Amino acid sequence: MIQQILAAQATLKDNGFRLTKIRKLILEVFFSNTTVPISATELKSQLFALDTKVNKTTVYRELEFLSAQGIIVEVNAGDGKKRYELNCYCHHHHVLCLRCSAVECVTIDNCTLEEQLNSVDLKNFKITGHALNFFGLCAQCR
Amino acid sequence: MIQQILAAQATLKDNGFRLTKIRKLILEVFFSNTTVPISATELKSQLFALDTKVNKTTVYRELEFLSAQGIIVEVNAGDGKKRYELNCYCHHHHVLCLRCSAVECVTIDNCTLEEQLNSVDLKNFKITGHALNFFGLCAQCR
DNA sequence: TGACAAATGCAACCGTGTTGCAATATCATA
DNA sequence: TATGATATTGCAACACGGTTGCATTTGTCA
Repeated sequence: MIQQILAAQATLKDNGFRLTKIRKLILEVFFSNTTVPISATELKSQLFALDTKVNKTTVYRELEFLSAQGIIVEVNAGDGKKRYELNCYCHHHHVLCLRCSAVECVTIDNCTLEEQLNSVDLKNFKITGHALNFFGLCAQCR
Repeated sequence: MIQQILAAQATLKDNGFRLTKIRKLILEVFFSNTTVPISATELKSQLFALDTKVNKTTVYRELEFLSAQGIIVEVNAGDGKKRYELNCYCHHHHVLCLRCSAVECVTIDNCTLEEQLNSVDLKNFKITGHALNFFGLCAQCR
């Protein structure tokens, strides 16, 4: 983990961007939590818990920035707000708790979704991606 | 179609609800368009196009009402806003245009998603449903 | 027709997200 | 180490989808 976060920091510097205190903290949050996509509001809270008060504009801009750099990816979990997770370059899906809005990643072994698409009438859309979200109650709320 | 809309109206009356001008128009909009989920804003526009100016609060409340009555269902199309479509009692998915936000329904023949779930680690969630959304460019925007 | 409850409109509000602009902090270079 | 260019940040104001409380209107049934 530690070498990965250093690699990400080096990449940013190499591309002419700065390693501010806030940016480093945000990287730490994402790299220390690799299984749960978080929203802007949640990130703001986590930074506050780390004794760092950050303006919401900065949070939104930083999420967009890290996303553009390919370090994190935007995730649609079906709860109407943008969420982000560390870019793991692996295909997976998400499960959302309808009561507390907790989100986790799930992996479907031998997922045949892509193949099934070949036989589907996609209304002449040019498909660039898909999102599969499961809904229900998490371990705490069930 | 005409007998279905009359049946829906009868059901509402039987349950003690009123058939107002607005409610009847909204039913017409949904029953005359059975393949595209629409948002509150879009419904408001369609009503306006039918020479009926409706307050947005009424639109939101009516959508929630018809949803609670099981006449329409809430649909998550992945664009961050609630959409609704006629309740067709059949399992299907949706495709969203990333440029113009158009949404259409798609059906996967012999969808094995449900069966695949048996072998998936769902993090101890109790699953009640799922949403599969495809993203891309529609016929007009591609 | 009248009365009661359902439905509506209005205004004000909330949460998420965005934009313009001024102030600040980072970092390469001198 | 000091400095200057500019990347980053904060602030205020806004946009948009959605909700709530309350007063008014409307549909229905006796």
